[in-house]
Amino acid sequence: MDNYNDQVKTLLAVDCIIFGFDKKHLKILLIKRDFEPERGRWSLMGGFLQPEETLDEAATRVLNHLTGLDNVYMEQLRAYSAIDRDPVERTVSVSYYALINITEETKLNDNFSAKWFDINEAPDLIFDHTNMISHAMSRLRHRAGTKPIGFELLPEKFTMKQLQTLYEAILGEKLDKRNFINKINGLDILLKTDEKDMKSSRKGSFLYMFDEVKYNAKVSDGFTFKL
Amino acid sequence: MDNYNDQVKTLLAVDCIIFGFDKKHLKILLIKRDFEPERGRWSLMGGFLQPEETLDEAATRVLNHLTGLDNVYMEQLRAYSAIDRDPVERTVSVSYYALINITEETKLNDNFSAKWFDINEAPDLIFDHTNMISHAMSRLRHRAGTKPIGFELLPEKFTMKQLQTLYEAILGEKLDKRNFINKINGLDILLKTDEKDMKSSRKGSFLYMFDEVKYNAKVSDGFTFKL
DNA sequence: TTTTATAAATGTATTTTTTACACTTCCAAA
DNA sequence: TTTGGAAGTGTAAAAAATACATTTATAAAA
Repeated sequence: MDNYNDQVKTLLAVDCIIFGFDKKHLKILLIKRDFEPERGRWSLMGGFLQPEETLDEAATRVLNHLTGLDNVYMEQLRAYSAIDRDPVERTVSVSYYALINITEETKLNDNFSAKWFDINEAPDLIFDHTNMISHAMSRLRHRAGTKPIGFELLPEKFTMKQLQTLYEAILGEKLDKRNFINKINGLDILLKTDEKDMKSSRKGSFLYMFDEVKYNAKVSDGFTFKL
Repeated sequence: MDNYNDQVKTLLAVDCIIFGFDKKHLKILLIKRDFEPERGRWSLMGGFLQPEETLDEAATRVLNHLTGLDNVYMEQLRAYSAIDRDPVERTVSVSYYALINITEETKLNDNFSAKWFDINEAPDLIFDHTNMISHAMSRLRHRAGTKPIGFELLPEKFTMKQLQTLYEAILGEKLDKRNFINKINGLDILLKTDEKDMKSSRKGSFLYMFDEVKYNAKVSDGFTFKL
């Protein structure tokens, strides 16, 4: 095969598709570039791979740099390698998606003029970033049906309605309330608290929590999440 | 963000998980390395990304170099970036899997001492290649249920039994003959020829072909393959 | 030519899963 | 005390998945 020394090295970057949910719509976090190339346009948050880190670590670092958050659910999507995808210099980029629970404490790094966009109202993006988002969306849609990742986008305690609204936003379709609740309850991985959210109605609606311990126990017992 | 010039570049490689089917078992094609590092051990076929090609093109080139084949079904899997995955020098590798129909004409490049292994009897492999294969297997299992890629592993004309055996090999479980045939026929994407394969039985079994034109027509009509 | 051995071919009843669908309850605010 | 509005709840029908056994065609053997 080929000698390592003769080989051309390539710039390697990561780009993050950062999903959030504002109790109503699925959002992505974009930055307005005040740096070259493509200054002034919107793009995904990204960064170059450093010598002493893995791609996962790079993605985690980049996400943390923008949001200040740690311990965020992230998953690698795929590598993009079109020759001219970056006009400055050849750069292969590996995309990651992240799921974050947007709260009042989520303080975005001011240096990036970041903004949350409704997934269906994202602006024109640089390079192949629009493409990356579509890939991320279809991965998210699939994962949401087979792994309990939806909870990553919700606060610790949430109502059934919120959960349903989230799934509707992810899947892009309306779901039947009774069927949805029946299915969720059938999974038997939620903990019903005795607290109620009184904001949404006079009656109030019970708050639930994802019971991760129970879920893991069930999984090692052969159970598979399927919505 | 960061200036391009200050960035460290990385060696980028592709590795190919090459699947084949010998009418009975699912196989992968491995090479015995007579070059460093890890001379003498088995590994996936791989190669470095060249400046003027995309990752897809690199994978296609590498596959062609070993098998002489063109127009092979390939799909990118994911990037592997553990710091020390390659002991010689930091190398990020992007894995691809390929599906090829093994025939008498498939002439492997002698320079690589390549050999087909039963998927369940693969030897110890270098680096993270064993990991790559598991990822490839689970992707293949999933894809085989949602896209008509199984046919890539079969000759143009095949019997129902061969098709079933293939799916059993991919899924790693026995399937019920009648249910399988009913399901396949229900899809209505096969063409039944009037030829029979007389090798397997005295009665002989009819040969079928995948009707790609019909499949595409059905897909653009809203149909989705689901086995 | 008849018999035999072997895989190919074929359909249905049962179970499970998914879907469609509407009324009652609770409570804050008027 | 009345009212408005979301929360909460169950079942019947349809669709999909599963389990399962006999007949058929042919080459080779008798």
